[in-house]
Amino acid sequence: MEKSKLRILVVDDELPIRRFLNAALSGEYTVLEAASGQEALSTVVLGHPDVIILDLGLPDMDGVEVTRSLREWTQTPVIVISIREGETDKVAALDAGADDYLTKPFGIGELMARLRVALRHSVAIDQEPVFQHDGLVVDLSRRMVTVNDREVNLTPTEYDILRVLIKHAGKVLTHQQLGHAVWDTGYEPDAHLLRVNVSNLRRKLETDPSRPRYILTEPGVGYRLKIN
Amino acid sequence: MEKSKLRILVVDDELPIRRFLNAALSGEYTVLEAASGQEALSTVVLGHPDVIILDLGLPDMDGVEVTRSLREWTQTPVIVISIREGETDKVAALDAGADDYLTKPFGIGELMARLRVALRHSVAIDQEPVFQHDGLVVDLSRRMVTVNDREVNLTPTEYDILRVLIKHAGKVLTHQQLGHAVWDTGYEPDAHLLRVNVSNLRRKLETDPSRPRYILTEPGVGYRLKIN
DNA sequence: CTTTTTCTTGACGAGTTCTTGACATCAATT
DNA sequence: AATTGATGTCAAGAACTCGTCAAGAAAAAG
Repeated sequence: MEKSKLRILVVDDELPIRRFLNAALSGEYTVLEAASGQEALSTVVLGHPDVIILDLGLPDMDGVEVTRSLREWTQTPVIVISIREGETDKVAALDAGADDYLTKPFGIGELMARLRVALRHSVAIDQEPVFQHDGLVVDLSRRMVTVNDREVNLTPTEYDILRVLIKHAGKVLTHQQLGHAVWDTGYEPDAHLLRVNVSNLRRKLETDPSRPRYILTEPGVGYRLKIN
Repeated sequence: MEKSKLRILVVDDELPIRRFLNAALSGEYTVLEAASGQEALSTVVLGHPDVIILDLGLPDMDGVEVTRSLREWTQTPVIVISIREGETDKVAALDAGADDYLTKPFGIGELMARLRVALRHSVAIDQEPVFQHDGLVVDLSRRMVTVNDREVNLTPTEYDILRVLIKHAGKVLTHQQLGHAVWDTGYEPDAHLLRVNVSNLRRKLETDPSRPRYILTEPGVGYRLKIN
């Protein structure tokens, strides 16, 4: 499975600077952009970036204000960039909740390095994703599956199927969608092969495989993971 | 009850600078000092500081080296201070595991602010320097491994594998992840090579290598260190 | 330079997992 | 009740993964 790119939000009112940063970063990251404080705040909500690069000099509100209002609800790392090199400005931004402060002009290499530092932190703080429902517990970060506190051993394919179902828990997944997500070949996935694997999976998870509690069949369509 | 002060280790070979920093910080923090890289490493073990201020120019070893060797077992924040203002130096230090980089001369206000940022982070992340589970004891700060009180001799590669497993104890590490962490080449790591090394490691650690208690195999995926 | 240790590579057997095809089951419709 | 189409189960061989051994290469120690 391929890991999706990390997301960076660049907040600056000057188009050339956004262009420049976008070009420098877009190879390794997904880059979002905002030109004002208000736009920044809403983009954080909608785009859930992993790190924010924030210029202090914005047209509508001060960067320190933006930082403070972000910190009211999110810990997403903020790297401030600014032309102001006074110590007072730095201290104010850092104490408002910024994680780093770079004075313009800065080297792109240094910015990238500090970006990596910020991302290192945010990954460490990141909470672990655990799916839980009715006695079925799937710890995705540990790749561990338990049913009523008994650990269950799944083969790679079985786990893949379960993982995809959890990712879209509650929604119906067609045989095609599931097949593609699990086998990833360019060809049309085999529905029968999927059925065999789901059967094996149910035998391991369900108390009574003929009356599934977790993996439900949607006749003529596909499968669905029950969540309520 | 009185809240005890947070502890800061200042590593610099110049006495005047240590004096200066000590004076500036001792009001709010407990200040530890070290004048060389070796002294720094042992002071971290004995004094368990909450944050480390590290000068790059040390008499016995390079500050980047100190950082790297700290990161093998602890996540304690490191703030590097240095007269070197080249971008290469900054990137090297930050990528080695430093959390911040300040060029001398710097304002004491800025240092204090960045210190607060580092401490804000360190509240979340804290790893014990000694891993212990079921008779297996690994002292990461001393590179010492014992099984049921018998000391075990590991080769560098074996120790690296164990260290990475401990760092993510309980979680499944794919062959890729483990390979990259241990061999660090740009190329795709060889899964077989890893298997041989794990086999050797198990022969040294496990009482019955065919029924491992510590290093568990996750078929088709990788390995994980058992923690409960 | 020689000896010792460690790392890497290839071969093989044992065990697991995947895939396939045959057959059973079920629900809806005729 | 029989038919049909979709789904579920079973079993067996193919394909793959894992652990181990052994031998040579490389690196470290003496």
